Amino acid sequence: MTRILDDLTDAQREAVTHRDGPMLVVAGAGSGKTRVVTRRIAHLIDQGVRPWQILAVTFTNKAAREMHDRVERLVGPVPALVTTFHSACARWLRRDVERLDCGRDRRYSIYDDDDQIAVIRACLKDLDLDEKRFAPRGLSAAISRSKTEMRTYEEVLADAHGPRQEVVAEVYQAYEKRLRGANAVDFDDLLWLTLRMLTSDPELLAGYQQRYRYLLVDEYQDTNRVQYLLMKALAGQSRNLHATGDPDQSIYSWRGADYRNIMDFESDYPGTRVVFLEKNYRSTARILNVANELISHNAHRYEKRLVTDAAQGERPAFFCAADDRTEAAWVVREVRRLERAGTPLDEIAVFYRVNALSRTFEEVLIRESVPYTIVGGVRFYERKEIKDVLAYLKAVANPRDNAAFRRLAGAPPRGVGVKTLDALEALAAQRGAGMMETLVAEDFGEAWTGRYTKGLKALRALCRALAALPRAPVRAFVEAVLEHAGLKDHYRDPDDIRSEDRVENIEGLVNRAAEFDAERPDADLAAFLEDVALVTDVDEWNSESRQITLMSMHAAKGLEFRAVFVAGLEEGLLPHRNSMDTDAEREEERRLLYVAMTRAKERLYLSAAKQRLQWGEITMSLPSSFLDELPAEEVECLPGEDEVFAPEGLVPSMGRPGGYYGRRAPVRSGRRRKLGAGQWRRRTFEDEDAWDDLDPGLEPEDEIQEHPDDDVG
DNA sequence: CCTATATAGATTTTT
DNA sequence: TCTATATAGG
Repeated sequence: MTRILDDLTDAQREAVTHRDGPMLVVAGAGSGKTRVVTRRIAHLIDQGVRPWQILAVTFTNKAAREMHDRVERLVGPVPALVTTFHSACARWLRRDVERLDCGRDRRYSIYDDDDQIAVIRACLKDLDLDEKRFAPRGLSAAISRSKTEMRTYEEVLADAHGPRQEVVAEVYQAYEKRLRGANAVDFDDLLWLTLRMLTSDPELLAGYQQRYRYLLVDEYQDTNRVQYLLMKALAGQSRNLHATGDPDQSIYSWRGADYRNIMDFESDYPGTRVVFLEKNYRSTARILNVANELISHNAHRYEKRLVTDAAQGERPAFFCAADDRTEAAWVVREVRRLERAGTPLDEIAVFYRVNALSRTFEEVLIRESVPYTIVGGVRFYERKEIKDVLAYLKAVANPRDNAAFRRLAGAPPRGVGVKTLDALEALAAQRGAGMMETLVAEDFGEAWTGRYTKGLKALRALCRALAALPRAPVRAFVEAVLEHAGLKDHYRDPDDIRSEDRVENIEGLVNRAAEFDAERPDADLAAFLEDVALVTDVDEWNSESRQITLMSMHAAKGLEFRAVFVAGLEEGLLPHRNSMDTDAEREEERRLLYVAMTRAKERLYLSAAKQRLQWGEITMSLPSSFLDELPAEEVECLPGEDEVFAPEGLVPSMGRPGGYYGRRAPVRSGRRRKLGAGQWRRRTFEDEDAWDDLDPGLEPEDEIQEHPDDDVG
């Protein structure tokens, strides 16, 4: 009780004790936002609100779990009341989706990225469209975009400009038809179908509104249109919506997030109380200074500047390496030094813009035997062997899931090929059923005299056996599947170099099933699959291990470390070449770097490499223009190993916006590769000379005259 | 129907 | 460089 309100600042206390009506907490990085949310939940419970009347929504399971644990530490065991948008929606759909006329029943499957791509390819084939001309990834992105904007394929078709968009609409329609037929939903559907389900059924909505009296949304700046409307619908008349967020940390617009949702909160919810948390309790003054300076270059933002009482600390350091290997070696050397000086390895992290950069670090870390964990990249559930096992689980849970069935049929190979499967699918379609259920029920009359029948019969026996198995506990079911299907033996193949890993991964899945059974004894197979589909690697990441952490800057949000390395500060990487054309894109890239920097508590290191190996090819790069935006005197430039890059090349220009290299690096003689659709602009150079004749019309002196106030030191 | 080899394409970021 | 798919041959 008093404990709940102890050691809070006035602003934090106001945010915590607020009771009814809309409230917006604009919370800067490291300002105690998580503390506010958890204390508020605890406070509400303390005030007599029933725990199940509270719904707190986050974006990752990890954040949800952490919040839940912290609440329990304050008030004792409470039912889970913190979840992600996607899990909450998945659960609600599982309960009530049949009230919405969308062709799905409660056994629905959740399709991940890979499944989506597979469906799109099948659609392209049906429509007789060339994959080369219409990249499945691009189409998938376009469809996803449409769904986050809540546009049906009819609407997309109606507003189509040109044949390309007509194709998008056409594929979108086919895609929907297939998902519907497979009783499947994608990530976007989870949200949108839920919204449609609630808004089309006033009685149902009233029930949800009644149940969830207090709503909290974390990272509100990352909500998209659907999530925004969902919360608005749930908040209803009571408008008990408590949102926390930071527009400066909005880094998901590419996924449909719209930070205007937070900017416009006050006008959306008249009478909103707004609290600003502008005091940072995480970073040293110098780190904060540099981060503040960077983000101040964004034109569109809530003006705020984080302050701190913390000590000055060390200056953030910048290291410019000759190449990526040198950069990695330097990072590892510094990691070692930090460790000797008393920073535990699990308090150190390396961030990068794209996951592909992890490889070089990994090599050096292995060589130097520094323990590490990589978060992201090839995810556990995306591994081939795991997908194989999951295909069995999915097909049993949802007999209409033909994609899962097709996968299972060939893993391990058992004499059933594409032709046979096509025949079976045709038969299933004719009966309006799924392949799994069709096969299980089939008695093989005269129509099946062909040579395909033998393999099919074996498969039928397997499917019948699996369908008859008890589906809980999940662990037992998974093991029975492995046994019946002979999957372990299949992966014990001595010809496969990765055979050991594969068997290990499968055992990992069994362990996970066991954990699931222990955590949720009353849940079933469908719930397990739901978990699996919605859990990402960041969620699994264990901060307690004595290892350094490598992850993308996106994955880093919400975390903190004593020492942080931000690698690859090069134009084209950060800002990324695909996100540097418009001011809005560049601003988001800047926020991304801001997020990365503000993860650091004590030490911040930035680095860049003049050249790096990419696709097995050496490419040259320019320093990130964001480096020019940092206060030069506040950044310690470590002696690089390359004369051109540092110190003369880069350092003198730091601190002057639009410094020597300009805000946009000129494209020169960059070797262009044909990459199909979508122009590939790469800022790369054939040789060293390109360095010297960069933008010769703009000399450092000119810049100084243009910015006489800037103290260049 | 399965396997081995060739080839093209990939790298933004993730629920 | 690595991976996933397309192709041909067994």
